[in-house]
Amino acid sequence: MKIASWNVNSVGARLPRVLDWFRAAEPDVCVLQEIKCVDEKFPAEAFEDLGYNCYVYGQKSYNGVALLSKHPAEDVIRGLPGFEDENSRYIEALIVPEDAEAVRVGGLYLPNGNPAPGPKYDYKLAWMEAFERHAARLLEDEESFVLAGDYNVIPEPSGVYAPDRWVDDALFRLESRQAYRRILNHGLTDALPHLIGHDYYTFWDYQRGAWGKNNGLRIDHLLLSPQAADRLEGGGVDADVRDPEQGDGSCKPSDHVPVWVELG
DNA sequence: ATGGTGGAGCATCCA
Repeated sequence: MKIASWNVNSVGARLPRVLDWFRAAEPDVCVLQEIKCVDEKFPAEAFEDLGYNCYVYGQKSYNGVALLSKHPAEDVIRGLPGFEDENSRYIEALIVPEDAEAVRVGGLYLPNGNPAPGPKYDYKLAWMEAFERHAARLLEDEESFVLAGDYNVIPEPSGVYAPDRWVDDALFRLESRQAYRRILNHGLTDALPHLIGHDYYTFWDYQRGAWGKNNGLRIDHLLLSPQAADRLEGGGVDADVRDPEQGDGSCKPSDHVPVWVELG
């Protein structure tokens, strides 16, 4: 079962490229971040035509997440449990395929947190605390789950092209990295570094020719429960979709690329 | 030190 995550930076503006990738990659489940539309504006029919059930937690202009699944989902949760959030940043569902074991999938768009320090950074750290509590709560069930999304955290220096320039940024500040480490320390597996090492990026800024210079960041992650990690068979980063030359020119690429794992 | 890009939606805010 293939489970993917992609920050699409507006599903409306990105639709042709997003659908191209779905047709090629054929994920069983994919969580999307920054859809930037309300539920009613989500292009559900386009995904339903490809065989997906759509579960959406939208928001006007900013944020917004969705979970798309070829298999019907149960227990759909919108919003991070136990956290009062004015933004749409979390969606979770239990996926029960006919031909594979069940897996719970959480899709998250963690706050950026800049400028730091300040109220936006405080919000990021509070969000991470609530997320850690939720992950710990899920671990008590001893079931397979994947928490995937745009974490907006660079876990370590290998995740950024010039670490010394990012030490004061909310994505790389010590408190952010410590909070991410605390989440992992509950017993979760950061799937892609485990599989393919640390030498990859998932985001390239639109500015300053970042893509051409490979000035990237590793900020999109898939964290697995022990039961899901036991089923881990593969995974990857579809970096080619970041290439502005790819596609028919009808829209520009997202600044993030899809990340995915294969569970047996 | 500044500005460089992109999306939403129409003046800026956010990333």
